[in-house]
Amino acid sequence: MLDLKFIRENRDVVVKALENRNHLSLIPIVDQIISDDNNRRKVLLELEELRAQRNKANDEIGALLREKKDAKEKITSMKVISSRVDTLEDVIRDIDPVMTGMLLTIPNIPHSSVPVGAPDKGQVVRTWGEPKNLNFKALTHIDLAQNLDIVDFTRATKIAMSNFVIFKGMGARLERALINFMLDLHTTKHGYTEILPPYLVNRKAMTGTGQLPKLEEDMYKLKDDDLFLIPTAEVPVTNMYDDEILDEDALPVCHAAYSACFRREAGSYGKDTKGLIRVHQFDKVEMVKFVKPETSYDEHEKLVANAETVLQLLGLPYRVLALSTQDISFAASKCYDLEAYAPGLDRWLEVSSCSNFEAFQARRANIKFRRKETKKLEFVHTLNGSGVAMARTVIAIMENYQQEDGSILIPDVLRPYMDGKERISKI
RNA sequence: GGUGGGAUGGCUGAGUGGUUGAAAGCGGCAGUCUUGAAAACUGUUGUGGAGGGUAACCUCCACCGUGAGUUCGAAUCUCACUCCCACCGCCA
Repeated sequence: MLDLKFIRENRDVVVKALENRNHLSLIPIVDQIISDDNNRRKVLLELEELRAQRNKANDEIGALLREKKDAKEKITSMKVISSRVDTLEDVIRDIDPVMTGMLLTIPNIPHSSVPVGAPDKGQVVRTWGEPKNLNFKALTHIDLAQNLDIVDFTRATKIAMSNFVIFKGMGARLERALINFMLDLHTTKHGYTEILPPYLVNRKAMTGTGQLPKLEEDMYKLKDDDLFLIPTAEVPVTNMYDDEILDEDALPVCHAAYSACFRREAGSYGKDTKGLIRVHQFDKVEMVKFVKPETSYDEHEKLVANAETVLQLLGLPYRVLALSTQDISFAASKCYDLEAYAPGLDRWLEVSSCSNFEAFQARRANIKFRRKETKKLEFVHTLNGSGVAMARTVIAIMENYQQEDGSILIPDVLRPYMDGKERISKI
C-alpha cells in the first residue's frame, strides 16, 4: 500500500509508475482516491470542529449536574449538534472502506533502477557457468524421471488433479536432500533463522503481503474458515510480525523457511502443462528479511547473492535477470529473477525471484521499528527471495546431471544428504 | 463438538455513564548520587489523523479486541462478530 499522503502530494510520481507498469486503467482510481481524500478532509474538518464543541459542552453539562444545577437547556442544544455529528460520521464511514479498497489495488512504485517497459526489457545482469554441452541427445526431466521411476505424474492426477506430482524413491529423497541442503546453507552460512510456518493463513495475512485482494482467484481457499493455502512462505513469515514494533538493534531480521507452496495457476491453463515446470504444489525454501530503509537495496543484493550461492554449489548454470517495470510483481519495487538452464527442455527456468518491497508490505501489515536516534516510529522495509524453488531446480539437476545411460549424477553437495550415493540409476 | 471465563497502554493490572488518554506497579529514557556500576531518589515516557508554523513546536479529533447501537455524553450499558484462555469430549 502506498502512503495516502504521498499519493496526495505526488500524483505525478504515482501516475508515472502506473504508466511504467502499463496499468493505465488504475490512473482514474488514483484520481478518485485524491478527490475522495479531499472531500473526506473537508468533512473531517467540520466534524472535528463539531466534536470539539460537543466535548466542551459535555464537560459543562457534567459540571452543572455535579453541582445539581439544571442542564436541560444545554442538553437540548447539544442534540442538534450531535445529530449533525452523526450525519458527518456517516459520510466518513461511507468513504473510508471505499478509499481503503482502492488504495489496496494500487501497486508499488518501481525503483529508479528498474528497466522501464515490457517484460522483454528485463536485463540479464550476469550469468554464471556455461550451459552444459552434452555429447548426446539430452532427455527432458519427464523422460528421465519416468525411466528412473522417481516421479509419478499419472497417479498424482488420480488422487488430486492434473499438475500435481508424486515424488518416489530417490526422487523424493532428492527433494528432501535439497530442502535440507538449502536450509542448512542459509542458517549456518548466511545468518538466517529457520522458520517452519503454518501452511494456512487468514485473509489479513494474505492482504498484508499483497496477494489479496488482487490475486484471490490464484489461491486455494478454505471457504468454511476463510483461510488460504499459502502460495509461498513469504506470507506467513512476513506477517509473523504484523502490528509489531521491531527492535532497531535486532534489524535486519532474517528468516529462512521451508514450506510447500500451493498455486491454483488459474489463467495459465495450457502453459507448461507437462512435467514439473508448473505444478499446483511445490516445495520452496524462502528467505525473508526485515531491514532498515536505508539498507534495503544493499540487503537486496545480498539476498540475491545468497540465492545464487545455492545454484553455484549445486553447479547449475544460471543467469540473473533484472525484471522490468511491467514484469515485477504488484508489491515489489525491484526484483531479480534467477533462471537456471535446463538442457533437456533447452530453456531457462525461473527458480528464484528476489524482491525488495520497501515499505509497501510493512505499511499494509503495520510492521515498524523505533529509530533510537529520532525516537520515531518508521516502517521497516521487507524483502524476500526464493532460496530456491524446488520443482524447477529438480528439473535443472536432472537435465544437467543426466548421463548417456539415463542415470543422473548427484551434485557433490547433496551426497551427504543422500547416504553418500553418487548417482540415481535404475535398479 | 460442549461448558465457562476473558480481551484496557511495551508488559502486569485497576477502572460499571460526566475533568479517564486512562490509577498503580514493572519496564524504557533522562537526571541526582557514585571512581564506575548497582541500589535509592527525581523527572519523563502511547499511537494515528486533521489544521497551523521554515522549524523546534502548538491546537484540535479519534483510539480501552472489531463493527454497529442507546445517550447531550460510553473503556463503562445493548447487540453482533472475531480472537484468546480454562475444563470436558474426540484425536495425530
